[in-house]
Amino acid sequence: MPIAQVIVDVPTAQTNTPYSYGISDQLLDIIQVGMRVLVPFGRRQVVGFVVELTDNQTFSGKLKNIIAPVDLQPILNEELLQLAQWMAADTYSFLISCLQTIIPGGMRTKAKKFLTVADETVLTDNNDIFHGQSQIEYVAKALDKSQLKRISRLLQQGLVSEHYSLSNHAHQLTQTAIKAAKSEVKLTEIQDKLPNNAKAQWRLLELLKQSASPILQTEAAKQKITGSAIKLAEEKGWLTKVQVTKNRNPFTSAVTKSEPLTLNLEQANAVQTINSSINQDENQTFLLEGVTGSGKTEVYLQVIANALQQGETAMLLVPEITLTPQIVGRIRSRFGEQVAMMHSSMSVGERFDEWRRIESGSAKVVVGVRSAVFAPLANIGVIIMDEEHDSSYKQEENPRYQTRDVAKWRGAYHNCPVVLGSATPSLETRARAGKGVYQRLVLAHRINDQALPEVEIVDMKQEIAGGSDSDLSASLLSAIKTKLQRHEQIILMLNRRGYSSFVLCRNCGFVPKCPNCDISLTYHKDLGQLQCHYCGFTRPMPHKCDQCGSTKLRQLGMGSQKLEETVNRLFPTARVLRMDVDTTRKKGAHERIIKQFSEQQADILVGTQMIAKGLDFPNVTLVGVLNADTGLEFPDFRSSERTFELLTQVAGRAGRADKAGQVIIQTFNPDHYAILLAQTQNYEEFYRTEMKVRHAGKYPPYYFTVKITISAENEKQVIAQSFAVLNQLQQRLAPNAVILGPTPKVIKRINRRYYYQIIIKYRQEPTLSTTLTELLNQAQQRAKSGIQIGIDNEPMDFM
DNA sequence: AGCACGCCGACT
DNA sequence: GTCGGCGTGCTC
Repeated sequence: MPIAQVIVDVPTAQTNTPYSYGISDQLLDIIQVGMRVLVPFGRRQVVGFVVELTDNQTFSGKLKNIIAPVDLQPILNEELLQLAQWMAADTYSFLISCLQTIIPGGMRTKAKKFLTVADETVLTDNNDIFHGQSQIEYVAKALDKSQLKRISRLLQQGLVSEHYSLSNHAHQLTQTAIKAAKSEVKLTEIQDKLPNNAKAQWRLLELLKQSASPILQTEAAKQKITGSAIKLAEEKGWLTKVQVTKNRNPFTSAVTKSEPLTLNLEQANAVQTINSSINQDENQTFLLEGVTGSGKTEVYLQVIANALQQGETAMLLVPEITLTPQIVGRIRSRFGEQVAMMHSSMSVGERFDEWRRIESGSAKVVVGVRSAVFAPLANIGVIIMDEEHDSSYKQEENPRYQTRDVAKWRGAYHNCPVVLGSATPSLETRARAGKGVYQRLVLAHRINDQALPEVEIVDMKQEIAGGSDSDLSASLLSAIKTKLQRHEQIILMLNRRGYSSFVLCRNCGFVPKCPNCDISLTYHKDLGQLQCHYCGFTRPMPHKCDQCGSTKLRQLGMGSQKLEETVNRLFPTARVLRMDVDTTRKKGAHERIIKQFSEQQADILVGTQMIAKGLDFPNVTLVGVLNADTGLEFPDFRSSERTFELLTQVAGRAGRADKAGQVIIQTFNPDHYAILLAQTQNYEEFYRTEMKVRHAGKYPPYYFTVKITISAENEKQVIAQSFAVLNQLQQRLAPNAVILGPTPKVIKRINRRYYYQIIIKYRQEPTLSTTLTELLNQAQQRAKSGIQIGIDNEPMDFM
């Protein structure tokens, strides 16, 4: 008698292990490993994942039976189940959180509890609970104590009953279609007997005779056959309605087929090396290091083509904001319908359909962002990560996985190469390539040997000393003017990481702050509001200072909105487009702005980081960076790396075609190595310099790091608990491990909670993982007194 | 995470 | 005495 081992959807330490369930005779040949099932759990019903079917009983108590399957087919295969296990250990997360992360967002489902009223009188007496409805979803959090008490009494009295049902999740898109219910001969007979005025009926019967397969109702409508005619025919038994499944098509535009381009020597060498690794099923990791414009994408495409030729599949991962129609169009024009796309701006339904196309094997190439690394591809021939250094590859919530590590795990599972591509590789990756752990492939030349753009650094300290109080330096202003005259395009970028416009009282120096968080409010002119970017708190822009009542409130800092205004004022005839979080919030807005700009409907594109990456506008000949160094001031060991990356990338946006490019970088730190080396696009020199800094500071890649975050509403409690954690670590870890903190986070208070952190730096620490797992298990006890503990293995920042 | 059980104080 | 507060422990 088989027993199902089930991981239930209850993310706690005590339930982080399989629970055994019996399988009734009816379900015996249905339940499979990798399926989700609905199971009784205590008094409740919950969803769980079947991770094993076994004949030997390990649980000594009496088994309960699985209630019903949630999936008809396994949603996770053996590989992805194993991946979840590894990920749980690697990220110090519960297995259930990893399983839920691996399945596509739209398919996640929970067992929800519903209350059904048996006696109508209950409704009038408890209108605050049932709101006149005979069935409601039971959400304990939304009910107060007296309501809960009343419900439990009603349940006891049998006036109300409870039942569980699954929350809605994405399903196949179905459309209503009609199908003839009678033979063609029969239909002709009916047609002959029709009265002369029944034109629609006649057309409908004609249509049914023509087509053996179901006809979509929308198609019928095109033939002027209305729903009422169909309804009548259905009643008379001439036709039946059927539901047909339809795949949504996330690709908006048709594409023309493209052919492989001719490669230069370096590209050809890279393709050949990777291909031979694919053909020999070698699990080798490559670093494809290529300056902007060196043709990395063509290398990817040809390598993918080779994998397909070998009868294998391929995965191309790209950062969030790079997944533009531009790159997708290029892939699709080469591989057509075989490409499946996974992107967060797609609807739940679209993503579900793409997932199904991958799972069924009809899509062989997956292009997507972070979460696409979990795509259910079988027989993978190559995994490519473009812009491997990009920070969007690290998930900043539980489970805090690094896509690169997942990609490498899958590469090992499938015995296939993993290609990490970048113009500015992360130091971790570059260092491994240096040690020979990864194989380094270099594309040092730009295609057609285009010159790199000329980069000018403007010292803003001197500008200000020279009497200017503008955000735009004299040299940037004159460059803009020249380019506008020549009808060439301009990109102005604001490095706005943690930097935006806020309000200051010029009389007393008061700055409006968020009541829930330890941070200044940001001014949004279009809404006339002050907003907190951490908790979403908003308040109207005050007319008077809260503290002294003065009306001398001044907007400080540089937001992209303000920059757009300034540019409009200085260049009234220029057409300006703005791209930032505010203007791209709506679905498709991002693509629309890019399209407008590439069709030259605007002269100047103003925006934040998001304009730095992956975009290719041939007519752009000037790129201005307004404040190159705001990132440098962060108390974070990666701030130089981030600044260098960003500047190198924006600089690469200028002058890609026949026109020479010009880049102007404004900064208050003109001597900083990150800025000077970005000027010459000298990654290798930056790498050597930064490695010395990392070595001296005992930072990655010389040391491994873990960040532990402790938070609670009461600050004293947080401090006490932080020291308790510190104590525990000091007792368990080797003395040569470096433990920093506890220190308050840079933004100490967010959403009424205080945050403290401890950083562990180590080179070898065999007891670390058990110590941290222990900490995770204790987190349960601490949570009871409102203390939350989070563990981030290899964090992206120390902030 | 829920949800029940169980052990104390203050009330019809 | 009982109702209802919350601390404790379990869920196959």
